[in-house]
This record gives sequence, structure tokens and C-alpha cells, in this order.
Amino acid sequence: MHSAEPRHRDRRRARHEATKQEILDAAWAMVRAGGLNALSLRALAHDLDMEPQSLYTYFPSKHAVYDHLFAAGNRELLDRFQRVETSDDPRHVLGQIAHLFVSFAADEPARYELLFMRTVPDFEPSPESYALAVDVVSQARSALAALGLDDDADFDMWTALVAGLASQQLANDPHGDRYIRLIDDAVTMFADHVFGTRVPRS
Amino acid sequence: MHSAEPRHRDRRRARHEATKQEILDAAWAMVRAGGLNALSLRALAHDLDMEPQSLYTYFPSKHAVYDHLFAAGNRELLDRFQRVETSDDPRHVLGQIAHLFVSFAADEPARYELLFMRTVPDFEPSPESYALAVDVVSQARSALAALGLDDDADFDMWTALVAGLASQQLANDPHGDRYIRLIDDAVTMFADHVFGTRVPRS
DNA sequence: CCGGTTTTCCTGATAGTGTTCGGAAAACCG
DNA sequence: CGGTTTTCCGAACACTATCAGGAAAACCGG
Repeated sequence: MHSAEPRHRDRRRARHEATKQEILDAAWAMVRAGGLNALSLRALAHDLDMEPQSLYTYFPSKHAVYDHLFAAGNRELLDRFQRVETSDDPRHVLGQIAHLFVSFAADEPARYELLFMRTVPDFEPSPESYALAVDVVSQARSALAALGLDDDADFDMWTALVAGLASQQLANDPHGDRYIRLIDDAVTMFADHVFGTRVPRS
Repeated sequence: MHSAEPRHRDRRRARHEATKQEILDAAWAMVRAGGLNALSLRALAHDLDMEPQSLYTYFPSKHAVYDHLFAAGNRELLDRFQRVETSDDPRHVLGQIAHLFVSFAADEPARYELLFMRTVPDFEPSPESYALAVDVVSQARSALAALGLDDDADFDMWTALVAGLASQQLANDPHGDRYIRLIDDAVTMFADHVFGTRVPRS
């Protein structure tokens, strides 16, 4: 079984993909430094010692760059999901997921905003990238289903709670842990609710 | 006790404020129709049959327009807060607040985004407008305190929960009620948690 | 009604954005 | 070396917010 394409194509593609990655790296750096909307093709080209128009050799538009960042972000999140340890204690699993998610947000606010808030005007992910986002959701959904939570309402409640903690953390205390430290309590609250346990308060 | 300023000043100010309001109305319409970032000074001026530069007679910048919308939004929200009925049942009060807030978001997504998400690049409210936003928060805080919830952690948990419901509603089902119908359940969950009640599930 | 003051408005220009076109330059490989 | 493909850039377009200066208009006291 051999490739139908000549090898020099591969090498060209390799170079192409290489500089494409350079552009994406520079884009990440720019976005990390100045926020999602600080991404400018002119500044990006300047950082890479080229003219802005040259970027169009690698990406058909600025939104396409965002789209790649979007896809990469979802892959990273999906990857972290895979690392969740299974456990007999549902609360332990829920706690891991919540921490995973809020940490993902706090680690790089811009990335979280790109994936979950509509911070970039008019940006919509491509079908392929959107599929990754759907994967993330279904991953979470099946993780909860494995705990016996197969009701849609329970899932929606869970996502609202966790997303609420994440976005409040970013908005009100981006460098602190004001909402992060509420996570365990939130997990308890949610678990008590869906599993039905007595909750006397000290 | 008479005014120190001559009357013609008042009349000029009146006209000034009148067209200022016209601009804001047109801005609301534009934002309502096409989202927060659809606000363009050129289009705005066109709608009002004037040149874009003339707008600068009434607002020093585009952000100043946003700022007025921001302030008006906060006043509206504050107003709705005032309408909350007092009750012996804390859950009833919490339910009202939650519904109030999520409805406020669902009624006009753009307004909610302006107040609570950072959808407009580089926009920051003026000190006066920000003071209104602080008022909203302290209003909510004292409403919860009146129910015996004077712990900061409880308040943060509450805002995270409600904000999570609101933002998920806007993001995933803007024209439906997928998260709105979870509100009562969310209130129960929160109340059970903070007040410590038994919650067996059917 | 007139004259001076104030307010409003527009013409023209600046600097910035993403993007398209067309051709030159460079890289590549048989 | 020759021909093909890929990469790059100069010029230009359409759009954005905004600034400067002067003309037009509104206003009001005399």
C-alpha cells in the first residue's frame, strides 16, 4: 500500500503545515497577551516578518485562524476529559469534571471565551470544528450518564452550574480563586439534589 | 430658590437631550436587530439622516453610546429588582429573583451581553455607569441577606448558578425555554443546600 | 428686526481594519 | 536547465472610528 501522491508534494505540504503552525503559535501568543480581539492580521504578519497578504496563502480569512484556535482548544479540552479517573463515588467524578472545566477556563481565559462565549464578532466555527465541540458535550453527557444521570434536565443543570462558576471566575476574579474554591461545595449541592441525600448545615 | 442658569439654556439642553435620546433609540433598535457589534456609527447616522461626524456633537465616542446603553440596562434591571414581592418563603423570593434575571437576559440578549459579558471589544463602563452596576449587585446581595444568606460564598454560589442558567439559555436555546424551565428546580437545589432541608427524589 | 453668541452640522482628511487582484519572485523537481 | 507549483508582495478597495475647521443654523438680548 503506497501513496498515490509523489513525495515532493509531501515535503511541500510539510513546509506549508510548518509555517501554518508558526502562524497559529504567534496567534496564540497575541491572543494570550491582549485578549481574543487583539488578534490583528497586520500585527501577526509583522511578528512573522511578512506582509499581511501573505497570511492568505495559509488561511483564507481571519476567521479561519480563529477556527483553528477553536478546534485546538476543543481538542485540548477533550484530552483533559480523557484523563478523568473513574471512581465508585459519583461526587469524586463530578468534582474532577468541574475542576477540569473551570481550570481550563482560568488557565487561558481567551481560549475559554473563544470556545464558550461569543466574544469574537460574527465568528462561527466550521462544521469540522463544531463537530469537536459537539464531541466535548457528548463526552460530558456520557460521563454523567455513567453516574446514573441520564436525564437531560440534570445535564443542563450541571452545565449551567459549571459554566456559571467558570464565567463568573473569569469576569470577577480572573487571577484569584473566588469561584474556584466554591467548586466542591457546588458539587455537593448538585449531587445532594440529584441523588437525594440529607444536607444539614453546620 | 431659582435656577442660576437662564431659561434658553434649558430649552437648548432639552432639544439636545431629545436628539440624544433619538440616537440611543436608534442604537437600541440596531443592536436588537443585529447584535451588539452590529452598532455602526455610519449606519446609525444614516438611519437618522445625518452624517456620522454629527453624532460626535452628542457623544464623544462610540463607546460613550455603549456606555449610555449600559447605564440604561442597569437602571431597567434595578427597576425590576424593586418589583420583587417580599415573602415569608425564601424560596419564593429566590424564585422571583432568578426568573427576573433570566427573563431580563432572554428578553434582550444584546442588553444582557452588554451588561454581563465582554462582547464589545475594549468597552469599559464609565465610573457613573459602573456605579449602577454595583448597585445592582448590592441590591441582589441585600435581597439574599434579608433571607438570612449573608455569607459571601452563598452569594457567589447564587450568582454563579443564576448567571450560568442565563448564559446557557442565550447560548444554546435563545428562542426557547430549555434552561428557563430549570429555574424552579435550581432554586430548590440552592435553597435545600443553603437552608439544609431533606431532599428525597421521586 | 438686527447683531452677536452658541450650537449644530458637514466637508475633508487620517489612521486603522480585513480582504482581493495580479504579477513577480522563489522554490521545487524531473 | 526548464517548466510547474507555491509563495510572496505592491497596489487598491471597502469598511471602521475619529479629528479639525469652517459653514450654517438656531438662539436670544437689545
